[in-house]
Amino acid sequence: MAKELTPRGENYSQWYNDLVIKADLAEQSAVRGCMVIKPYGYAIWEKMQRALDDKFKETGHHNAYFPIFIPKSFFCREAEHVKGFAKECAVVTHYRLRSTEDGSAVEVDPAAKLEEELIVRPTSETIIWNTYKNWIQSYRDLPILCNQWANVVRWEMRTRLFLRTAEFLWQEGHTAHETREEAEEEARKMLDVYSDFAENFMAVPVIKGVKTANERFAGALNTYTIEALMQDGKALQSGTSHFLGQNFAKAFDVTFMNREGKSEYVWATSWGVSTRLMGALIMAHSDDNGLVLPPKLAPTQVVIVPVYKTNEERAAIAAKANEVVARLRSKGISVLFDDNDKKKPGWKFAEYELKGFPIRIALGPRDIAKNEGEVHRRDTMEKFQMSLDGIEDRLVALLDEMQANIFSKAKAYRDAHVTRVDTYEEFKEVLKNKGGFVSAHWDGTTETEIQIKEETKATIRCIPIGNEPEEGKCILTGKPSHQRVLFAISY
RNA sequence: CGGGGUUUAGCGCAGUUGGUAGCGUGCCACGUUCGGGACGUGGAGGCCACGAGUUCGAGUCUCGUAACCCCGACCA
Repeated sequence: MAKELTPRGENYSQWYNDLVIKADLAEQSAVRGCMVIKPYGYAIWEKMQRALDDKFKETGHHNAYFPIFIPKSFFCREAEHVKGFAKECAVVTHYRLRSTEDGSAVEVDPAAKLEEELIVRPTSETIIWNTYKNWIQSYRDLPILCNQWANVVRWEMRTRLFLRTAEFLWQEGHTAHETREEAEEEARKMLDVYSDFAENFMAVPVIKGVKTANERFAGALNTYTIEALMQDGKALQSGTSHFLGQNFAKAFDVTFMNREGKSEYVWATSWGVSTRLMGALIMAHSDDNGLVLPPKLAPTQVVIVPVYKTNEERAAIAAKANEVVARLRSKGISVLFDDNDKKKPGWKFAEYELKGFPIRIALGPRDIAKNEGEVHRRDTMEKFQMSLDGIEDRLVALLDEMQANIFSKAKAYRDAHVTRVDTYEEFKEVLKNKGGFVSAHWDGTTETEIQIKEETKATIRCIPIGNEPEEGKCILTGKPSHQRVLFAISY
C-alpha cells in the first residue's frame, strides 16, 4: 500500500492535494506558490490545449505571442484594470546582478535599476492593445482575432495546485472589432466554445452565465463565465469571456476609420482558460481510487497488463498483446503495453487506476487460451471478459460510452445540487449542509451581494443565460426581484 | 498582514524524566514469487532547519532567526 489516498469524505482539500501528487500530475515547487507540472499532468494539459486550439482555429482565430513584460506606464492606462490587478503584480526593477565584496554571493546591482519598472504580465490586455494600435487604421484591418498561449503571474497570497498558483499557464484571446454587436457576439461565441469543450471533452457540465458588476473582470463591461461544480459542493469558475467595450481602445488610443469615413474607437473582447481546468477535471470525476479521466483527454486510453509466471508465458502473451496494440492503434486508440517485469500485476492495476487510465486489459495464460482479455473500465470499476476478436471496435464503442457516462454522472450530481430557495434561512441551511448552487432572488444591488458574501461566504456565481424571468423577493432585503441568480461557495 | 502549527534519511513520520538516531516506504544486490499494491536475507543513506545559550552531556530545555503548511483577508 505505497500510495494510499486520503478518503474523499474526510478532508476534501487533503484528498485533492494527495491525488494530484500521487497521480504524478504536479507538485509544489521550491519557489513560493509555484507549481511543477509533471510529465503525466502535462500530457493531459497538452490534450486540452490541442482540443481548444483546434476550436479556436475553426472559429477563425490565430495564435500569436506578446512579451511577458509590461512597462508600468502601459499597465496603468486603464483605471479599473490596474485597480483590479495592482495588488498581485510581480515587478522587475533591475536588470543585473553583481558579486558581493567577499565574492561569496551575488546581489542586485543598484546601478542597474530600470528607468521604468516592468510588470510581469498578470494578463496581456495592455501590452496587446498597445500593439494593436499599430495594426489598426481602417475597418478593413478588422477584425483581429488573436490568441496567445502563455504563462502569467499573479502574486496570490494562498495557493493550491492547479486551482491557484502564483504562475500559471493559460490561453488568452484578444480580439478587435468594428462594432459593438460583433464584439458582443464574439464574447458569446467564445463562451460557447468553452462550454462545448468543458462538456464534450472534459465531461464537466457547466452553467453559462453573466457575472454581476461586482464579480466582473477589471476593465470589462460584461463578463461571461462557465461555472462548474466540484464534488465537495464548491463552485469553480472554469473560464471567462469578456466584452471589453471600447475601454482598452480608449486607454491606448486605438481608432479606425469606419465605413462612413469617421474615426471610431475599436471594440474589444478577451477570453481565457487556464490550467485551473486541470483542477476542475480532477475534482469533478475522481473517486477514492484516484483520478478518473474522460477518454478524450486521457493521454493513454488503454493499458495492457500481462500476467504470467514463466518466460514462455510472458513471450506468448507479449506476442498476443502486440497484435492487440496494433489493432487498437489502427482505430486511433492510444495504448500502452506495460510488460515491465519489475512490477507485479497487482501493483500495476492500482497504479493505473490511480492515474485514471480509462481501460485496462489484463492478459494471462487463461485469457490467451480462450482468446480473451479481462477488460476493466475505470469509471464504473467493472471487470468482464472480452473476446480479442474485433476487440478494437468494441473498445472504440466502450470509450465513447465511458465518455458519455462520466459526463452524465457528473451532470446528475450537478443537477442534484442546484437548489431553489426563497428565504435567507433556507439559503444558509443549504449552503451549510448540502452545498452546490443555490438559486435565489436578489435585489440586484452590489451592497446586498457583498453583505451576503460577508455573512455566508457565498458569492453570485452568475446570472444564468436563458434564465426564466420570475417575480420574487430578494432573500436578504425582501426587495422585488425579477429573476433568480446562482449563488455558491467557490474556489 | 492577523491567528495556529511544522521543520529529524529521497518521501511520510516516531523519538518518553536531557545520555550520543529509529520506524514505514522508497532505493541497491541476491533468491523465492507473479490473476488486485508479494516475501525473505543483506546493504547504502543523518551537521536532527539555522544561530546563540543552559548543562559533564541537547533532537529533547531557553532565547533569537529563517523557511514551509493550515485558518482568515485577496483571487482564474
